[in-house]
Amino acid sequence: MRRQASIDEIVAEAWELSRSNGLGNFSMRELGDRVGMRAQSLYSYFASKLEIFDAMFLQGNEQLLETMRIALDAMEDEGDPVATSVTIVDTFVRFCTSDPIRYQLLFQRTVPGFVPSEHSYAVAQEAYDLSVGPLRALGIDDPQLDLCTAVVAGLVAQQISNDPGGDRWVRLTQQATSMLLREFLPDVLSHTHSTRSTT
Amino acid sequence: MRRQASIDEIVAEAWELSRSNGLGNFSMRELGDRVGMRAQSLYSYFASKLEIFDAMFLQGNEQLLETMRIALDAMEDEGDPVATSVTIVDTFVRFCTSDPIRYQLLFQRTVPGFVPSEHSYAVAQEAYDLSVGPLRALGIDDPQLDLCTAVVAGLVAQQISNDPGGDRWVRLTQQATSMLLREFLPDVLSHTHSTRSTT
DNA sequence: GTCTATAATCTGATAGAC
DNA sequence: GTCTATCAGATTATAGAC
Repeated sequence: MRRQASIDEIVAEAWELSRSNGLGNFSMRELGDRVGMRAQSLYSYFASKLEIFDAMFLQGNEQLLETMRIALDAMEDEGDPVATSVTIVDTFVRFCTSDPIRYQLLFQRTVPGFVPSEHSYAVAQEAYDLSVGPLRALGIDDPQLDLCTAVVAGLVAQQISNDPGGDRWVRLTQQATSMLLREFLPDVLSHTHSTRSTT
Repeated sequence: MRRQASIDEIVAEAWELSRSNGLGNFSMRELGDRVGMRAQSLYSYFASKLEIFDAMFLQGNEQLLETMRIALDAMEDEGDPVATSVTIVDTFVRFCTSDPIRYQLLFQRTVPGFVPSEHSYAVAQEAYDLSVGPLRALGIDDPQLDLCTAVVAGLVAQQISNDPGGDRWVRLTQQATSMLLREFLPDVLSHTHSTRSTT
């Protein structure tokens, strides 16, 4: 269907413009120019500018879902829940920091007026559940899980704000995860990941 | 000086508008209305809209500096560097979460085109140095300090995004700080803050 | 220092021809 | 489905009278 191809191109250019101008800082005219269309013609595909954000939000969450599925499938063989958790956290941090604008749309409230549609929100929920699954499987639940999500969010936030494109915080991910697992499951760990700082 | 009073009022209303509309999402007209002035008259006080953001940025960092100074003065008597660190982290987290818009301006890159002036930036630097001082005094330095700032940033980010106005993540601050100090200074701690999750 | 007037431009969105 | 034409308004900022 040619229609779908046009929609995909519009969304792709909306990402591109958001990456160069800041999330959402593009006009319908600008977007139309990019896809070789008048601004008004965009309304054949999206009823409003906010609907474009929803398409971006959905796509970003589908990418997250896919990324986490692949990482989980790869770890399934081993059957080591600790290693799986470490990998999944690392995968998540890399996913987030690799595209700050996507991270901003998916996890921060920064586009005024944007509310995800029901379908988009369901996909986001699914991706979240899949991401925290391995930690839950280890018995880490709500109060402790909050500290885990905070640490992960912090690594991402610092990486994006203070070393965009680098790995100054990303490379601390394993140490951070080890620290959390030691905090919550002191018995489980004696063998793996001695990333602890030597005194 | 009446001029200074007008400047203060303009900045105060700019904060107010940012809190209700989102950071920076106000027009000069709107701002002028609030202070009983035409939009054009604002240009007698600020050469551009971006200059208003700089005044806000400066004010926010002065507030941070003052807050940290008070907290540090209060802890000076005790002379317990561990307790001081715990308190200072807690103070910082509360300062940040108590005003999400201020946090956004001070610590995230979200206003397109805004770059702090030299003077504002110097104040920001001073506030940062004062905030991390107690951790540095404990011997926690650059690689470890990065993990500390990440954890703090994460608590703030999660609190603001997922429980604005609440304390779901703020109340984890002490546990998080204990965990970090145990990670980096395992010998120093045997007496204090047994906030560790019981097995 | 505040005003009116206005420049110069951008905004999202709709109507209707083809 | 794309276009032209246009609405109805917004935007930051400047010029110059008072």
